[in-house]
Amino acid sequence: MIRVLIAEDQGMLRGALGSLLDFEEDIEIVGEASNGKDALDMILKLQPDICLLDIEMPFMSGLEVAEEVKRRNISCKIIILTTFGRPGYFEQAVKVGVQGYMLKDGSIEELAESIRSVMKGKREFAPELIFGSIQEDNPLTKREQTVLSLASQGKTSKEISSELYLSHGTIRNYMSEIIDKLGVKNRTEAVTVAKENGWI
Amino acid sequence: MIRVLIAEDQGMLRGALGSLLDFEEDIEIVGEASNGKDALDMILKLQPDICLLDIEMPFMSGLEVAEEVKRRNISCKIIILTTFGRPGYFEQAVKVGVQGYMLKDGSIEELAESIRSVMKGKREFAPELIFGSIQEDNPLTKREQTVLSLASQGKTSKEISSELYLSHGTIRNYMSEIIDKLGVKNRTEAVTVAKENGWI
DNA sequence: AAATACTAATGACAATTGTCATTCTAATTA
DNA sequence: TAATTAGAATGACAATTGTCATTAGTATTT
Repeated sequence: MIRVLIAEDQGMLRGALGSLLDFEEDIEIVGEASNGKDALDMILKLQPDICLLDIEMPFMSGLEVAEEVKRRNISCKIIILTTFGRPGYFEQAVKVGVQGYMLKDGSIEELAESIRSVMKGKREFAPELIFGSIQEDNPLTKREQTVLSLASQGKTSKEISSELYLSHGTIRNYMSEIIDKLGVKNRTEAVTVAKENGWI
Repeated sequence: MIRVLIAEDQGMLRGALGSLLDFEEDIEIVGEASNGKDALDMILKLQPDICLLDIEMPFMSGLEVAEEVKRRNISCKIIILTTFGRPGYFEQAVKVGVQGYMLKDGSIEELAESIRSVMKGKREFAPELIFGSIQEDNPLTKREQTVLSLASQGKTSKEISSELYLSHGTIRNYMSEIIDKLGVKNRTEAVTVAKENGWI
């Protein structure tokens, strides 16, 4: 029997996932969490074999939970279950060392198969992510990402410059370059586009 | 037997919803669509009693499908099924004349109950929407939301003004008011904050 | 009937933003 | 080795942005 914990903030999917996975005769749902903090608590208390983690959840993201589980050297295996193959998320998840990364586009049967596979010690990643069809890579350099990310918080070029110990003009050059690279009109649209693509 | 069509673009939820609703002995799933266009085609072809419609779908939104169904005077009843906190949608759905508006936060049992209730001729709206009133905590007026939403697409004040047939100065006044209301520094941060809160 | 909120407008001002040309260094790649 | 890329800077220019004071019509509340 594979003991599974589900962490997903959308009630309907959480419930449905719970019911349907529980129908599988080799899988047992030991708990359901609706946010990251509860998920971490329940992992510690219930010691499940596998935890399914959504990324965007209140209080603590799935990636933060995964990081904490790995940091504390807990044996629970982690499968990230998320809507989008945001390249940033996927990269981070791999870096943290999760055992699986699946998309909510697949079927529950596929998910059950992945759970069994991970239980056997394998790693399971959604093929869409590996063969990079979604993975449009980030056209922005590290520096540009930093600058745009600060701009998204409403910081002016001058404020960004003093925060990064760079000149005012440099920041404006970077911003101009960012706008050009993303093919947008101004910093506001740049933030929108970069966020949609998971580039910042 | 209540004949139900499901239109939902997220594969996992669509499949789960299909399986679990089909378990109910008085409900029959006659079809599943993954986008708005397919949903409309299937409504015409299969003539279900009730159609569950997600809002954010490719090609045609659930609200557009609902509008078309009502416009053509098709007898199929519509239940909108969507994620919490997206402003404007609820109002628009009521205006179109849908029979139900439920949140993906609830359970499948609740959804099944709503389907039965709608089948009997009642209208079912998620209580969170009626009481909790999502629009209430949105500090922005209709006009301000429109302006900020256009700004988030990178439009300049001048472009927004000509799109809304207002003067350039008026848009800048609105933007100034928006920035003040949200307690932010500029339009870029205003977009970030408003999006995080689901206000635009 | 009076007060309030929303919509809309004008003009003026200072600050911020975006663009361009041009230069320089360090690191990487062909 | 030569070429390219990332990072950093300067100065100048025009356009855009944000603020403020002030006015006004229309609805809705009190």
